[in-house]
Amino acid sequence: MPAIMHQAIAEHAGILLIMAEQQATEGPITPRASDYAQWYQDIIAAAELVDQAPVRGCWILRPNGYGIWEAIQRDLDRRFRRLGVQNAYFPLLIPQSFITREAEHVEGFSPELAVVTHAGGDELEEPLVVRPTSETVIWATLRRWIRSHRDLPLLLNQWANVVRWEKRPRAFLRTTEFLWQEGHTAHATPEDARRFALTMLRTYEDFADQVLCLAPIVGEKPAHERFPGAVATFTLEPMMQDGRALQAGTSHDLGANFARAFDVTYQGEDGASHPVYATSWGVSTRTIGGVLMAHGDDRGAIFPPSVAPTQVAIVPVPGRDEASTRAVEAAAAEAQAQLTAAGHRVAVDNRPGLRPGAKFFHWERRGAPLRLEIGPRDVDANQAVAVTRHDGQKRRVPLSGLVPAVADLLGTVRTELSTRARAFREARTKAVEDRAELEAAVTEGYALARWCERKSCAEEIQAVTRATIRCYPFEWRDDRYLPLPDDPGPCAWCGEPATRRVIIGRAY
RNA sequence: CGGGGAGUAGCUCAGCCCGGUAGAGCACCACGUUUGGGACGUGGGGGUCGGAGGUUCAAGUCCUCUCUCCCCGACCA
Repeated sequence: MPAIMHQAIAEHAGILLIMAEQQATEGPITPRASDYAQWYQDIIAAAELVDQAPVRGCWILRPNGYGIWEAIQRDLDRRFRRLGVQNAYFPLLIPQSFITREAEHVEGFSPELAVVTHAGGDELEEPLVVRPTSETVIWATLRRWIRSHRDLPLLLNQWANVVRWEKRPRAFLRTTEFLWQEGHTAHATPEDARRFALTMLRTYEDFADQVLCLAPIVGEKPAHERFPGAVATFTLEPMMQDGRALQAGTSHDLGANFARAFDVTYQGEDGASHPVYATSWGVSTRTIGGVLMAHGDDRGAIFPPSVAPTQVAIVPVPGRDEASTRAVEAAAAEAQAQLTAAGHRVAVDNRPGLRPGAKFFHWERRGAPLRLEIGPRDVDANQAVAVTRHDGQKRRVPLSGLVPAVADLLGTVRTELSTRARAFREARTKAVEDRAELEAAVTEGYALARWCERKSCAEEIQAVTRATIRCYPFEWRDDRYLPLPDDPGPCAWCGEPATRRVIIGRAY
């Protein structure tokens, strides 16, 4: 719960309001500019997305928060199926010995493992780990499922929870337990695996851009930032409103590393035995944190229409007499019925004892992208006042043509959020040539800098600037990802020869 | 794991220095008047003061120990 100790003075509608200290869910929101971390916590509380759990690092997802995840699931799941991916489910508990099979994998994950040593009243002969990811148990299984080239490609996904013991948890962004999907595929050739990993990256990029409106930078991680056990890791790096990066999804080309560790081979058309090539890819509840940090403002959360728990909030404005009030209520109910039938998530705010203004603020805090006000004057004119959350613009929409008008407005909101995020990121991404420019750039956003590709240099950059190499950025052209053209010159940090530019930024 | 804070009503806090019947604002419940950008009146409910031990006639307050949470850094989807 946020510690709101100040009295916020907010200018609103031309008058100064002094807002008293209040309950977290109803209280003032710390301005983004004065304390970004506190602002983040405040808007989560205001939108009632999570509640505190009894275990540190864990959060309860309240209906609003979980609703966003459900919307993400629906959208991604459709995309996966379109690519021929099938859902399956593998167990939560994994024998500890599995984790140790792939050398880098162990090294990468052992510090974060939760281990079960006792069960059924006895000490276990072999401890079980709570999955931090499922490569090991899946590849132990695929050994039985893959015999012939005809079994490939094998495209699996699972919706699951995983546990990684985190030193410093933050709601959505870094939680001990989190929800995600993890895709795992098996291919006959390294080229097939690479191609699929990139197809998935493109799928994620489209989702992040069109659905979450995050306008991410897309690219490949440098070697030292790869997933433990991968030969290549591809990433989405949207920029948050404080200029920091959030890794919002990854797709890995695992080469034959896991197949080798779990001894998985297939018999080819040539009759010989061949290694199997793998990918894995995931998007987690962390992206919800990204949506909050990318779009929210000082009034609270702003959700892109397709993932908003409530897309349209209808606020009836009572009339002076009972008859007009009843007419307003009827019009609100009718509007809700029509919009719900059209597939929208709609709430009518019928709470008694609250004035319309209080309800306007309420739904703004909760991030509803569109508000419809219906009062006696609107009923007379057969219209509603539509207010878009992200820019506060008011429009009149006809009650007779409400469904197409709302669909149109929600589409406009989506486009504008996406455009706004892209413009923000582009304005705060600077090509830099030397240390001074790099240091300045990462305090505002991303630096596009030549880098010598040495880990030690990256570590020095991080030690001094707190920024990390986010990725080698890609461009989507002619239906495929292309790295930036080589651009030889001195490394922006150490001056040694470099051939490529990377995105450098501070990250969550 | 290092460095800082903080634990008293659902929330934000006061009370502690100087021990003496548990407080405020907001929230919540009821009724009434209101209602186009955060309404008001009247009445009401709500607490083993994070936990354990100690000092004392008496502990929210003093002493000792302990637990938890938050913020800042190193590890991470």
